Amino acid sequence: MEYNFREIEKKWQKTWEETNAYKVQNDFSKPKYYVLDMFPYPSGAGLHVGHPLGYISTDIFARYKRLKGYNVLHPMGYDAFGLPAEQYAIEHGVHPAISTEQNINNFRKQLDNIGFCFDWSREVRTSEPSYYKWTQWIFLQLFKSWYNISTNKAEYIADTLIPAFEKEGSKIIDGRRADLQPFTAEEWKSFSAKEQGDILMQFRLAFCDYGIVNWCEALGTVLANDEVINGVSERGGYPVEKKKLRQWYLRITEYADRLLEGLQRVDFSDAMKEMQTNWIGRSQGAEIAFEIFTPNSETRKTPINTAIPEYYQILKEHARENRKNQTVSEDILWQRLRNNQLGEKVRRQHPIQGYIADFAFLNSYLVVEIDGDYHNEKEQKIYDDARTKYLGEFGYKIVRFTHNEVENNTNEVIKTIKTALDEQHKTSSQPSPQGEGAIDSESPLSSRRGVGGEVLTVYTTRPDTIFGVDFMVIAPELELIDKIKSEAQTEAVDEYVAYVKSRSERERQAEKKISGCFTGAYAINPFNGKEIPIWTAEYVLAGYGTGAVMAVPCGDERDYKFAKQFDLPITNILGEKFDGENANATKDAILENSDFVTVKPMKEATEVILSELEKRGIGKRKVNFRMRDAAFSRQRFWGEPIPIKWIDGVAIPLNEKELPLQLPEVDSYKPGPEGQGPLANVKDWTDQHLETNTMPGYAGSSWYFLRYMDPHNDQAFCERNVSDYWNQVDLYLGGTEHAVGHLLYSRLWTKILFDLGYLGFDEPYKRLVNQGMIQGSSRFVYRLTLKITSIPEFDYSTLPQLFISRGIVEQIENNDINGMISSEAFAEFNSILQTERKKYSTFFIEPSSQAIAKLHVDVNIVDGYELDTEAFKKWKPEFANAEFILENGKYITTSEVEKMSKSKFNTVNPDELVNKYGADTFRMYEMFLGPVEQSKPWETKGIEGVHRFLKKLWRLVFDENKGAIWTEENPTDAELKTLHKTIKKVGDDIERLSLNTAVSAFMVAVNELSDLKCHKRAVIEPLLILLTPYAPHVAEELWQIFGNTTSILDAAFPTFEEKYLKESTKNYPVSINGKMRTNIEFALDADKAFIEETVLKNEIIAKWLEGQTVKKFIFVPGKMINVVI
RNA sequence: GCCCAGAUGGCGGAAUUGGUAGACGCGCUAGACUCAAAAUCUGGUUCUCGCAAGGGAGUGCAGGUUCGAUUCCUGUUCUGGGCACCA
Repeated sequence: MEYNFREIEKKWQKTWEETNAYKVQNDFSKPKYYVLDMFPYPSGAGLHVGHPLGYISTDIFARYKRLKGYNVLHPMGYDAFGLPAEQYAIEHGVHPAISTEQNINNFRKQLDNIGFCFDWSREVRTSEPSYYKWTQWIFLQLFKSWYNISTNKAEYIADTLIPAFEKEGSKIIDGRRADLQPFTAEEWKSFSAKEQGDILMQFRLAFCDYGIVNWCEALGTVLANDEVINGVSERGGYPVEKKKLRQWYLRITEYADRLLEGLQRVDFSDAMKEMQTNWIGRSQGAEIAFEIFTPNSETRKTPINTAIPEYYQILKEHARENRKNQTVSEDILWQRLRNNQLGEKVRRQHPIQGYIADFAFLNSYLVVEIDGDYHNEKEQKIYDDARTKYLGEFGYKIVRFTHNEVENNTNEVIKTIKTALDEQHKTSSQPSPQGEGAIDSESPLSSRRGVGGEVLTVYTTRPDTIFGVDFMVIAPELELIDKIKSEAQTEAVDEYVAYVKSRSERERQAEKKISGCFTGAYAINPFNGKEIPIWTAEYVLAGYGTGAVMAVPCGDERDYKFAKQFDLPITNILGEKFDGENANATKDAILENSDFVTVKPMKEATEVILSELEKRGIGKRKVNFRMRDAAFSRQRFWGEPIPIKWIDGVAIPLNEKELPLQLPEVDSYKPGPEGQGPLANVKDWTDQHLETNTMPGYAGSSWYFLRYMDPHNDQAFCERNVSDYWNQVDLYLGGTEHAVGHLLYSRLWTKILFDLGYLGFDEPYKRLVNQGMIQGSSRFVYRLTLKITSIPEFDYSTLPQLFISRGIVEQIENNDINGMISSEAFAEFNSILQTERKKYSTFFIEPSSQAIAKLHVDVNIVDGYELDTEAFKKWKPEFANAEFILENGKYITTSEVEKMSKSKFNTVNPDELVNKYGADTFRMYEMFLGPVEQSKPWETKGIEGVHRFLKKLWRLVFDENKGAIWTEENPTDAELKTLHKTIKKVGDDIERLSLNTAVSAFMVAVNELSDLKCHKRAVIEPLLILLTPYAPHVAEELWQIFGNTTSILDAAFPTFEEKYLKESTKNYPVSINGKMRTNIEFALDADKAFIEETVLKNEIIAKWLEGQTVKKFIFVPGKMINVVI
């Protein structure tokens, strides 16, 4: 009986389907194991051999765990929302749901071929309303939650935040949001719905804000960074610019610390943990405020520091409240004074010393006060006088008006102020004001202001190098630039900023050419008053830190290069550690040229500087994260609708009973107006004020692993007792491309659902393994483009295309000079032409390297490197009359390893291989290719070897001529040794997912049993169980032939017994100076002295020792012997 | 540019903890069976010098640690993945 894999596989696949062999029950009494593959996107291109690699690995692991007695959940489904379907819809008018469904059906058919043990009754699709109902539901939970830093977890806003506001105002969130003004409980209650909504929005875990996107007007869409190339769209080459759009975000930054902490509790590779850690990018450093001056400003000395430091906090809060409760007259005056209308910047509600001035012209030392009538009362008069006197001592002059004057005689009032200002300007000597703080901004840091009231706040992780700062670099998109640029530099700065606008973030960072532009402004080193030029350059991104860096060229490579490029001076604070040629990022130098920290070690200096900065109120310690909040909306159609209505500018969540909010029918998938998504075109949608953005691709995939546990539940996304049972995913397998996107987001969702009490665990994946990519091995042919100069009106289409074999092309190219074919090579080539194809001999061919084009050819019509020329002619119509110049009678192609992709014609379809060799062979071969984690190019050739192995296994049971040859005899020691060696090896290998070496182990076992002529059931049957995860069909077939009545899928994995492997001797390798010279056999319990004596007497060893003394004798029991001479 | 990974025969890869480099398979090659081919079986196959016995070199490259390094350390080159709207 022959190994008829087609029949066998068909039979068992049918049987297993009929018996529901892969159906998984939520049977809480059994130990569970959860094996998961990363969610596939059902692409239209279908499956190629790279896709199943991970699925086969997990399939083997799942089947193995089942044999080990676990209740194994191994589900599959589809991440079915996505851009390709939408793009296809735009181009072909086909509803994405329809094309997606077709793709899924195709996908499924291909998967079924390979014999996976997925429980298909648990399949999920993110684009099904029954699924995205729960995606929307979870979104609402995020929307309704905030992160409470005192309990360190997410809580419902209605449970803890609003009650706190109602009870004690904004106390609970003090300092959390820079731009939020404190309020009292009463104020909270008096706020309008919009005001309350705006405040709450700043705390929601799913929130709305404005973000900058790559906008392509011509395409009417937002583009990803990699879709932007040199400032134009990859598709179509249209211009791209930055655009500010309202977007939804997830407040992942609140979870930065917990996402880091969680990494310590999971079994991910170090590389993966490192990548996530770097992505989160926690750094400890300082924010430092530098005064700025621009030389063309009127004065360089600036009146600042106007408040008494101790009062600053109190004054600030009062000032804020005052500004919120502006009187009519104050507002009128503000409108007339603001924006330099009188030629000078004015501040309102500004603290000066211990007071709050209504309006203050700091440069002119003029304060304007507006009083009600009660100021005329005696008590108030005394108070006012005292204030006037007090401020006078600090050089301020006060002018007063009543509300009445301002309201009814505004012009007069303005005139008076102007006069007073002029007078102040005439006053020559002004005492220098002292104290801290302007109030416009949230932080005391921002209060150090230079001319024009500007300050440069930088974030640095190295405050210790502050005396080495030679220049500042700020991100080109900072609005600050416009305020500080000098007149002389304005044109250059504007030009540079415009250039950067067209560049994607990626391009900006990857750019090797250093570019930048001086703004004309300077920052002042707060410690030594050094003037530091402020530059702008594309390598500094606005999104990180404050968008500004202090450049220390002696200690930072990038800063050093920048300084060299623009010929900026470099201050050496590192002493000998800086060689003047290369920056040295050391943290262990003794500082030099560093004022009060000179001679201090850097680590010590960091502390000194930090406390000094804090003491002076110009800097503070700060923990910074590189990670930004996750953008959670897309201006697209094919995604989950966001269950939010906008009523009078307030986001109102839909009632949970209204879910799912289904996608509407649309006429066109084209984008809406003003950069909005297609949903903005749907009248019925906008009439209901529904959100027109949809969710991004990672929404559905952030929680899908939970849905598999309880896929048909319409009361909850997953019942708590079910998720308690299945718990974490025990093994999660997928590519590293998801390292920071999907994995962080799903970890975030899990943590939030855990905080809110819907889950009992806060890390979704216990063990994560990254699979490598299967790359394509592309094949190329060379086409010669002929140019006939002798016949002017030559019809080229009549000419057959001419293809040259690789060797001949190389021959030509070896004589290549500067990219041109040399005349010698050309003559040679012509002579080849003449001998090979006489009919071309009259043609003259232009000697240009352009004449030869390298074209992709379908790998499926190439055998190794040899092209099947007949198949090639049939491949595409334009090649029907192709002519070939061969070498040794063959057309040899050239090859390159690339990504496997249809456009490169290097995809190999698993269906064809399964059809030719069977699913069992295909599965084993994919594994045999190499370690799961490693990327490797696909090569079909080796599949024969694996197929031969299965046939050889089959022949242990059946002989071609004799039929069944298996026996019931008792196994010998040698046979048992082989069996148990294999049990151990295969079990260990599967556990550590070394699936390729397990295949080798099977081969070794079958080779050994063949050599031993072993046909014994007692040996082969356990071997079949071992093989079941890899080749379930053939294993089941032989299992049944041996007379078993139950399925091998539920057999018990054989137990390894040490006793069969016991050895009493070891054949030791003996080395001289680490070089292996011979082997000598010793008993395992032989003692060192005996071994040393024997070794030194050994003929071969003695020869090497001749005339030498033995310096050392190394004996590692059970391993090796080394003689050192 | 930044972060992560990888590099071993003609090819895919093995060597699990620093201890015989190249298991297993492909390919190639010689042979058996056959009229022949396929299939199957047996032997050989890192390179190099040598008739052989045997020697030398060798895990991207340059160094280092060690009795001993594919394995650890430093530097470097190349390839692949990611860099926030591809999934």
